[in-house]
Amino acid sequence: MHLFARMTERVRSVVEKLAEAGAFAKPADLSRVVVEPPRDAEHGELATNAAMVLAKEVGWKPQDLARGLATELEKFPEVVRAETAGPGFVNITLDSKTWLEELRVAIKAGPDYGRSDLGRGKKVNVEYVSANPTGPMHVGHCRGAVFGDALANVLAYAGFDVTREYYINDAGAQVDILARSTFLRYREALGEAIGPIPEGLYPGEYLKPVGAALAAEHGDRLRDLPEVQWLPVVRAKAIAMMLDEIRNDLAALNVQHDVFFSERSLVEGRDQVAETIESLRAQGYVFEGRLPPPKSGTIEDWEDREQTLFRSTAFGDDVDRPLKKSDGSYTYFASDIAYHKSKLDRGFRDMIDVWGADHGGYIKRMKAAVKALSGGTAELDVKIVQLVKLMRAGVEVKMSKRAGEFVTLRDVVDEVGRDAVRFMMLYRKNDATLEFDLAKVIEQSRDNPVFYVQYGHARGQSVFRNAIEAIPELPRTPAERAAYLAQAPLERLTDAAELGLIRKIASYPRLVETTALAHEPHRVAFYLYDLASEFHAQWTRGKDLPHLRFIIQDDPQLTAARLALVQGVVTVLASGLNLLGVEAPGEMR
RNA sequence: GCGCCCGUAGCUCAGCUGGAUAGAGCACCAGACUACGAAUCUGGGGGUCGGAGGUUCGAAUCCUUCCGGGCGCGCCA
Repeated sequence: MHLFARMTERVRSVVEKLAEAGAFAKPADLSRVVVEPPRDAEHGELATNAAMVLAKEVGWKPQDLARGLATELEKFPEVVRAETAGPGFVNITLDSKTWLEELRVAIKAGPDYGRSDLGRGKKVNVEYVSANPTGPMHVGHCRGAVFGDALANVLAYAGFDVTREYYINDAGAQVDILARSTFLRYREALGEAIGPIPEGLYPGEYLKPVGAALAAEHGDRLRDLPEVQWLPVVRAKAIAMMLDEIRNDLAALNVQHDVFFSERSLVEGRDQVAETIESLRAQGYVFEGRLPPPKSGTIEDWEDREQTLFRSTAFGDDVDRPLKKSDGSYTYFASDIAYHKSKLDRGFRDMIDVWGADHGGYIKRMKAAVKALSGGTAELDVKIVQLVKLMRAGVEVKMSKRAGEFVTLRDVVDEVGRDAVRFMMLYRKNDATLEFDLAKVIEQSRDNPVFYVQYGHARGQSVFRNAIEAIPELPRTPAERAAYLAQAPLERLTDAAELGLIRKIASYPRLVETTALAHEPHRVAFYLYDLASEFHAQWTRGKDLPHLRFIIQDDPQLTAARLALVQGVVTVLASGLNLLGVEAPGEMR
C-alpha cells in the first residue's frame, strides 16, 4: 500500500473513531474520503477532503469537523502537523523521516516501484488497432496502437490480468475485394499484362509479393478456376501476408498483442453469430421490424422493409440497429456482437475497446449489446482516439488515399524513431485531436518533451558515472548500485527542493492507480515531464550553489544521500517510460 | 435535422472524475556557462476557462440552452 493510501486509511479510521466516541453517527460511505497532494504546494504536503465530504451527513459544519479530525490526526507519530484551511480542508505535514523512508522504498523496489495490486488480478480485455488486413498500416493507425498498448501496460502494472487483443476483420466484403485485387497480381506474376487496376479494387503495389507468392506456390493452377474456387485460397493467402506486414509494423512500434481474433472464426464450423442473435431474440432484444429512413440527407436506394433488428433503444441508443443486410448476410454489428459475446465467454467482465474517431457513432449500440449479452454484469469502456494531424515544421502534410499518397506507419517510425512517435501519441488526451510535427519531435530542446524526459534519465546516469571519483566503491551495475544507495544516510537530504523531488517520486504509485482507473495513459507522460523538469532544475541550482550539487567531493556520506535521490528519480523515470513503451537511455547522442 | 467529441494565456495543451489564489511549454522581455553535458535553469508580463442561466458550502469540471469547430448518421468495416 502506498503512502497516500495509508494516509487515507488513517483519516477514515479517525472518522470511525470519532463516530464510536459518539461525536456523530457513523457515515455510511467513506469511499469519497481521500488524501491527495494539494494542487498548490503552498498548502502543504497532503490534504484530505474528509470534512467537506462528510459534513452534511454527520450534521457538522465542515470547519468544525476538520478541526476535530486534525486534532486526532496529530496523534499519529508520523503526522507533524494537521491544520484546517479554507472551506474545510485538513492539510497534513508528515515527519521528514516518512518521506525519506518512501524514497528508500522506491530505491529498493527499483523497476517494480509503483506496481500495485489495485486490479486484484481481475481479467481485462483491451482491444486495439484492429486495422483491416487489406494493406499496410498508415500513420492514422498508430495513435490507437500506442494508446491501447500503453493503457494495457498501465493496467497490468496496476495489478489487472490484461489480455491484449486484435480483432481481424477477415469476413466482410473488403477481404473479397482484397482477394480479387490479389488475383490480378497473381496473373501479373504469371506474366500476363493486367493493365491498370480497375476502379473499386486495391491498386497498391504491396499486393505484388502476394501475387508472386501465389504463383510460386500454385503455378498457374488457380488461373482458370471459377472465382468461387480460387477466391478462398487467394483470400487466405492475402490476409495471412497482410497480417504479417501489420505484425511487423506493430513490432517496429513496440506494440504487442496476446490474441489475434479472427472474425471469420465466428462463422466457421458452428455459426456463433446466428447463435448469439437467437439467444438475444429469446430474451426479447432481437425482433423483426422497420426503421425510419436515415436522416443523412438523401439516400437514393432507400427501401422501407422489415428486417432483423437489435433493440438498442432499450439501453439508450437513438434507434434500433439492423443485424442483417438486404441480401440476408450479417451486418458488421452482428459479428461484433458475437465477438463481444466471445469475450464474455472467455471470462472478461471488463472490456476496453480503442476505436478511431470515425467510429464514435457506434459506441452506444456496442455498449447496449454488451449490457444485453451480460445482463448488466459486464462493463465496456470505449476509448476514442481522435485524428492525428501530421505536420512538418508547422506545415500540414497532406494525404490523399486516392492518389496513393498516404504516409505509412513505417515511414513515420523510420523518420523520427519509435520513442518519439510513442511519447507524442501519449502526450495528449485521447479524445483531443493531436498535432504531430515530424520536425519538432527530433529537436533536442525543452520544446520536445520526448527528448526532455529522456535527457533527464540520461543526466541521472551521467551523475553516477561522474560520482565514482567521489565514491570509488559505488557499484557499477544498476541493481547493486540501488542496493548500495538504499543504505545511504538519507537524513542528510534537507534542502526544500530535494524534499520536493522526494514528494514527487512518492506520488508515482498513486499516479499509476489513478491512471489505470481513468484509462488515461497520457497522465503518465505529463507526470514524467514534471518530474524531469524538477530534476533539471535541481541540477542547475547546483551550478550557482555548489553546496547543492549531487556530488560533494569531500563528503561521501552526503554524496551517497544525494545519489540516492538521483537513483529515485532515475528509477521512476525509467519505470514511467517503460509503461509508455519508450526507451530510458543511459546517454543521449 | 439528430447524436458523440472538443472550445482554458498570442500559439500548442495540462488541470488528478466537484476543491483552496486556474497551471506548463513555445513565443516575447530580463538574467545565469573557469559545467556532476547551458541539449539546462531563474525571473517577468500575459486569462470575463466560448456566451448566458442553473445545481451547492464550492463549478474550467455536473445540468439546461445558445455560439463556433471536428466526427458520424440502414444494406462500409
